[in-house]
Amino acid sequence: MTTRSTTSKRGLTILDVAQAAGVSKSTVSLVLQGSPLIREETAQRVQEAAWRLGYVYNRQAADLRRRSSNTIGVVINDLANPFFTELLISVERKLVDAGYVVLMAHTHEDVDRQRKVLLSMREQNTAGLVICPAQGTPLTLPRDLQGWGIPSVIMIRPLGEGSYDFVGAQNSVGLQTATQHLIAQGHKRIGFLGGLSGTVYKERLAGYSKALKKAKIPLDEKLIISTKPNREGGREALTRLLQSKEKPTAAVCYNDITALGALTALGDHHLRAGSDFALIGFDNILDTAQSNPPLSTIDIHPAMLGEKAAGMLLKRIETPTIERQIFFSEPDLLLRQSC
Amino acid sequence: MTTRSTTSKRGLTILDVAQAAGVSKSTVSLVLQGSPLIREETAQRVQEAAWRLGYVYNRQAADLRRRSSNTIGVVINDLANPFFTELLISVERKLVDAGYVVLMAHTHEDVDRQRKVLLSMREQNTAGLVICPAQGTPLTLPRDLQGWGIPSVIMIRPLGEGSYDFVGAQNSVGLQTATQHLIAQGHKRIGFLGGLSGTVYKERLAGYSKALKKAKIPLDEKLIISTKPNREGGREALTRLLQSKEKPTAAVCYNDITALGALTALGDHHLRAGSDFALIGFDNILDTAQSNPPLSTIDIHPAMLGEKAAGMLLKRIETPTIERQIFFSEPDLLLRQSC
DNA sequence: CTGAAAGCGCTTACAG
DNA sequence: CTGAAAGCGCTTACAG
Repeated sequence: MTTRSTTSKRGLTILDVAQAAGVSKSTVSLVLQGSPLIREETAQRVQEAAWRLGYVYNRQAADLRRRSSNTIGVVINDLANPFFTELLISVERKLVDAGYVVLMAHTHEDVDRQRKVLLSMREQNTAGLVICPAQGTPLTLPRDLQGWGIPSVIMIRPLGEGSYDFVGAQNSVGLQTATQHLIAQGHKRIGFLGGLSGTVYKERLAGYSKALKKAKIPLDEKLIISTKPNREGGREALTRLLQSKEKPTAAVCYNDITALGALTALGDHHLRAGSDFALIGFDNILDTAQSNPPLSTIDIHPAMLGEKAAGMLLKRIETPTIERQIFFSEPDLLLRQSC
Repeated sequence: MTTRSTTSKRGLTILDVAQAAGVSKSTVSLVLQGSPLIREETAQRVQEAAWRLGYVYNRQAADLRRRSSNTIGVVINDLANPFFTELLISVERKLVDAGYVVLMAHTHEDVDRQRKVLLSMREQNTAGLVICPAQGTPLTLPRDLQGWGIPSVIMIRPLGEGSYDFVGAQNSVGLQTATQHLIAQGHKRIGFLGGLSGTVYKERLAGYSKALKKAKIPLDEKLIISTKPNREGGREALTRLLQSKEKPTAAVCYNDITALGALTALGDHHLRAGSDFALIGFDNILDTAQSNPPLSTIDIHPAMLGEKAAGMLLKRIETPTIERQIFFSEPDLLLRQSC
């Protein structure tokens, strides 16, 4: 974190370096790019001069000239949910390690905001895009992005039938596994907490239904409580369920933060997950390992999903013509203390 | 999210637009910048042509020419802590609303990674920087950034005595308030959970000591458990304390996630915060409103801090010569159920 | 291995 | 109000 000259001049160009090193502009450019065309000795002299002068490479200019870009846009729907933060973290890490710098935008599930940031990233000429679409994103998005010529991968929420790179989870399988586990433990009245709409919601709900059907347990609509998929929603959902006549003895959840909220509701009623009620979450966010009590959940490996998405994008940038890439992470039942 | 031409050509320039609209290049440029020099009627014709062609403004080129930039770098130390995520969210929102696009980097408390991303952002020629320094960041950082000529604001963790814009919290006051509240409730043995080192740690610990001293309660080193400031750390810290001979009846925490971990430890021992033990966190992250039980905490208004930091940076960019800006958020005791 | 020259897509005085 | 010209800081053939 030290520069030779404390007040390094913006405005120093390769021409200045060239002069100082006694070579031509092009030679400096080649050296800066690590070209093997330049003699080692010369390269050293140039590097040294650049350092001494406090020269700063101007990537804007280079990118303009080469018609390239080393930025990648990452747009995320909801960072209040640690699941998406974990995704962001692993995407960012992989992209930075690959030499990119990431343009990040948070949409707050706001489609209009999303539209704006995408437009803005387009003007920035990003080399690629990884996006967790906001709820209600038009299904034309993947096609639009392709029209723009920007390599993209969509995460978590599928966007219709088009041919676009995608990374997600086996939602139905995951929730089926969770529900079956509770059934195997002897539970008959099992709630489904949280979530409002969207493909992911439908898939997860389908997994729940399927497990019940297989066990010949009739599906009771009153056990499905639809709320926003966050802590408040989970708390509210379970509270409602606990006040109903035929209380359930267990519940699966749309996602982990909903389950975390449900834990709070249990506490409100002086109940404890594990001994008094069985609860299973979905995602396996880091927080669940240290919740009160630690939450059993369906692990869809958030960090791995992010890395996968970044990897796909890098491949797509490298070879734009490769065929469609899709990945669904396999859910693993992770037993802790809440069931 | 629709473009007129589905496969919009990168490679369309203002020259193409000029031709299509029957005006000169400069006129198009002026229109694109919303200059009042151009007749409304002409402007419309140009806009229409740009839209029809699927023209995309090339900000790289514009920025190069004007020697400007519309990106701002945001570098964050630890997104696994929701406090910093909330900071990031509000910083990002304010910057995007001001017309910038944000280059985001996560350092994982890794000083070396931080050095690299800062170098990279410098090459990108960012208009400014807001940074939550990684633990162990050299105190020369603010001076280096000034040397680079990049307007910057430092968040949360002060970096020595230099003259740099800063946004943080009144750490000592906050922890003193929390501790005093517990004392007022009759607690005599009060633990201090989590945290390892750093200025912030020292300040918070000082607030705790001060409150004890004021109440003439001797400080017992055995009640100060130093661990990583995260959930595991908090759980471990309180577990250790609960196994000691003279158990405390209450504890304050380095931060909220530590407190959340402590809640888990309490659960492990079939204890409940509020009735069996009094616990107060620090930060007021969103999660604490729905923890089990909801956590009393010191509210330092995370979202407001982020907005403040972004606001400072915008001002600094606008007027580089204004004098030093500093802000410390006033901590408010927020009583919920954990004490 | 090195140098002179053109050009990436814009903006900005400067004339008209 | 509009057009011709120079230039932002690089890269990339192309000669030598």
